[in-house]
Amino acid sequence: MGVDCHHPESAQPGLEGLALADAVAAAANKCERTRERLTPPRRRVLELLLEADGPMKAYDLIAAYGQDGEPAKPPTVYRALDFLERLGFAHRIESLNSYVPCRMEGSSHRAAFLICECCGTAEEFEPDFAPQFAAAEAAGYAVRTVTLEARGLCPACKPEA
Amino acid sequence: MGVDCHHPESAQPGLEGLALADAVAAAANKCERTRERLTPPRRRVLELLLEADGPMKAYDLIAAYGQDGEPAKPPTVYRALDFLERLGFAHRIESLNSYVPCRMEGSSHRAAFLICECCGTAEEFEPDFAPQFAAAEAAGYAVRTVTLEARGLCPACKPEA
DNA sequence: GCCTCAGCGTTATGAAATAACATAACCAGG
DNA sequence: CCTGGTTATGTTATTTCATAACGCTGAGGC
Repeated sequence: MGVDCHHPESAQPGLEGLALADAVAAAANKCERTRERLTPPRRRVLELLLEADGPMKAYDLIAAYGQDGEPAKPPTVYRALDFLERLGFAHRIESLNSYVPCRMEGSSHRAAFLICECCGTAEEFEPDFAPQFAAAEAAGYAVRTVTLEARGLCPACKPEA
Repeated sequence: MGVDCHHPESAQPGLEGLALADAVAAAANKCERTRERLTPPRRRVLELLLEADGPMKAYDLIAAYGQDGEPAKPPTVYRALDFLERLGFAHRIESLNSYVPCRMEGSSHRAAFLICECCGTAEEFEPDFAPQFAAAEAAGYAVRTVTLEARGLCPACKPEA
């Protein structure tokens, strides 16, 4: 990432095997309940996000899309990402042009991340936007969504542990 | 913007005349005090940001750069933007790929915006990140910068005023 | 003076995202 | 059923956003 770093790549292991299957199944169930369709490209992109060790760029997804090494066409992946974001299965991290699977239980239109500038991990956390909301309402704004991205060093990368 | 809107473009008038000159002079003074150089391209990009009625895209700046209609070369503008961001004279709005001049007094490494999805204005406000900071520190993170972007409708664009 | 280095101009390229349009699958109502 | 509306996909091309790389210049320390 921005800062050179001697630490091992990413402290955020991707899912595999059963855990991966479970996560995908959970998403599929949620889709059925809401009459949404987890189609093959959408499922595939979700898998890739869940398997990854950290935020993925859209073109990483494009390159990794085909099991045989065949890349996807960009719109395929971007449309899947739109869907996954809309359903709350994934988030875009604006300051990285990257995407992560949602790690929170209750999906909402809120997203907040702690981004390590050393190892590149992006940890999702449950934000408390009360003060910001209050400020916005005081100014007469009707807030729809809020995104927050904090950048710094994660515990593993902090100089003095 | 995203939502179609009948309202007039942007409620955020740019600076002109004396106000513009004052704002640029203030930046120049601040630079002198810190031994930084407000060179012609940097000054020009700052002017353009201050004159604008709302967030500007990098390529808008590039197109508007020359007084005679001559566009700038991309690196010229991107380098100036890097400088202005570093000094706290401008902010990048990630979710819009756009830039605004800093409207706050005390420059800091924090930035928070209320972005109207109707008219496209982006109002900077003073964020209170106390709860987020607490959450981050609790998780062992050393936070360096925080950006927050809230999207919704500004007072002028809200349905029932 | 002369060296160093931040800043600039320039060319070229890389990376991220979307426009546009044709085709195919889903599914509700007759 | 089958037919018409809606949703999703495939494909080609293009647009938008951002940076790499390299050489030149000018300001300020020694």
